[in-house]
Amino acid sequence: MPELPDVEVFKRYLESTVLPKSITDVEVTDYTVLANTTQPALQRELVGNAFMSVQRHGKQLFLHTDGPAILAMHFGMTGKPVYYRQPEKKPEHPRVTFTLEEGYRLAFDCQRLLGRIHLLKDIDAFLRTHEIGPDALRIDEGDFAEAIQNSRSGLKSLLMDQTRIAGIGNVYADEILFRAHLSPRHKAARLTPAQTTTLYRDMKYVLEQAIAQQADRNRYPRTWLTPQRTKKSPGCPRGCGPLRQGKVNGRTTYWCPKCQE
DNA sequence: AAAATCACCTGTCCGC
DNA sequence: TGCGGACAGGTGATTT
Repeated sequence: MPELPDVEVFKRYLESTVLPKSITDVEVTDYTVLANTTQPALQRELVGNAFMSVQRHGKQLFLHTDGPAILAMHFGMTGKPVYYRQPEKKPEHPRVTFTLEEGYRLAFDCQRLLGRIHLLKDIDAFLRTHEIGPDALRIDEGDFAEAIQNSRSGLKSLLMDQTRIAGIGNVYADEILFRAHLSPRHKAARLTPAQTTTLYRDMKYVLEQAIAQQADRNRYPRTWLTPQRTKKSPGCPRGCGPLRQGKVNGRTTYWCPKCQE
């Protein structure tokens, strides 16, 4: 679930809570989420420093400290940051908990253990080694068009390929393609320049609007596709009739067979 | 080279 | 009531 809009909301949440608070302890309750680090390393690199800024790239969040260490969070499907002070506000699945000054805490909460935490010093090197492409909200139209032309895959696969465009997941790929009137399996390289421009603008529009709604799917307009995903008989918001549902790239996909060419 | 498949995980929901 | 199975959805490895 945490795709680009969700992670952007997490970023703003952290900016308004943990900045600039110093770290006094790090507790690890499940080592599964530690990707390239250990509890002693987190302690050594973070305790005594403060969180100073937050940066997002795709679905990845980077917390800068006033030391050399940068903490990278990826939330998998069910992860979220939780900031709290009262013990009764502790979330259900805290895997790593940072104790901050004045008794505040930041928990990396992750029900399904698919999230990961990295400790690093150089974001560019991290993005290179993990082959994470340009962020979907910062890629310019020329680079986007190039990615489209160089691709041999279908549109949905391309939009979800983090090495080529970072940040879009299953739900927003469908929403973007619906808005653009394009079918998920349509070959990317077959788009006309005009269609490419439309898709680029629709991608930005959907992501920006989702962020403006705090990535809260209950707040999305009835004209969007996403609210139909949870319905028993999903129908095209444009009134074309029932939506089609199937697997594209192994992921549950909704699209309108009438208005998505 | 792209797409399909499985594995990783847990909680929820559906049907028998 | 209870239990098995499908499903949710991001990613990475493996197979087709």
